[in-house]
Amino acid sequence: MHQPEHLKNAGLKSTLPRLKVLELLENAQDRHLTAEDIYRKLHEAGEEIGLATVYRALTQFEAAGLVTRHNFEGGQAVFELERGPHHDHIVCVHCGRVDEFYDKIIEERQRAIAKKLGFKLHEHTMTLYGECSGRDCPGRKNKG
Amino acid sequence: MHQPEHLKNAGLKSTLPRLKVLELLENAQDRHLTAEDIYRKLHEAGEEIGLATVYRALTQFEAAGLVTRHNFEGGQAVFELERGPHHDHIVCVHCGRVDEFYDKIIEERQRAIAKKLGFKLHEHTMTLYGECSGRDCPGRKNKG
DNA sequence: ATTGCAAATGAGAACGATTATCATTCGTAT
DNA sequence: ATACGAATGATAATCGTTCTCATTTGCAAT
Repeated sequence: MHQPEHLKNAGLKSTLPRLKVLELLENAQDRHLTAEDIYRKLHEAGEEIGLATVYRALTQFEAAGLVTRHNFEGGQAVFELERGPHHDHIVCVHCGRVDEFYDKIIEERQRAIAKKLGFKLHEHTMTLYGECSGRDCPGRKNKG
Repeated sequence: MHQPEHLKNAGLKSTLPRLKVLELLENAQDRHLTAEDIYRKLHEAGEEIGLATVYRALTQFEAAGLVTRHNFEGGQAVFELERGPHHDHIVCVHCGRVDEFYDKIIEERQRAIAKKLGFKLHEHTMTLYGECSGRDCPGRKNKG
């Protein structure tokens, strides 16, 4: 149980709702969750927590660098626990499955482009959209 | 004046509001406009048009491939007339200025990554965020 | 352990962007 | 010129998210 220190180190008071959200992010199979996903899962687990509190916690975690917010297509932001090095995403347009990748060459090119255009690069978003080949993806042509 | 054919070719009925929106997209200095930008500019020009109609027109233009919708940070989607080859964007976090770029190497890498991960690539979004060096950018350190 | 106070919480109102509803008007094929 | 279905505009509704404010909590100092 080392989560309270995570929050303390991030300059956040260690409260029960925040610990619950953090714990869920750490243990959920799906690494990419909306605020409502988190709210729903916690309620299913019998935890009392308000939706506004979930949003507040996520916003603070983001500011503290514990969590990253992604604005994929489709309205709702998804949140992901920051576990290690930067990566980008590829999303299936049929089933919503999210894979992650990192490409050193692209990162280098991005830095070079920003420099050439006179920008001091802060960050970037890159998301690829396509059809995945998952066996249970509804977009899969049933050809075996 | 060739806009009516543009609409016809896209399978859309040629109506006055749609022509106004299309004309504005073609002639505005800023290539990246929100729906409200368009609504406001048309009203300033004395045109009667409803905000809902602007949204409808833009959504149809997008479906027809005439326009691209970008979900940059900050809530409002921005729309851009499709004028030619694909490109990506770099946005100033201070003044909101948008520059465009295209990088063949990145595009190749994206295709290779999607293939390796078993995705049939449809499209992608890539947006860099940073500080621009514009003389009138409020983020500019006044060092000269 | 108890107290006190600022910070955090929860319920619901408020908000901004976008979409849906529906009576009226327009575009166009006849 | 006519008629019909599609498009429009005003406004209500919706959705995701943030704000408000009365109550509760974490925690530092006793």
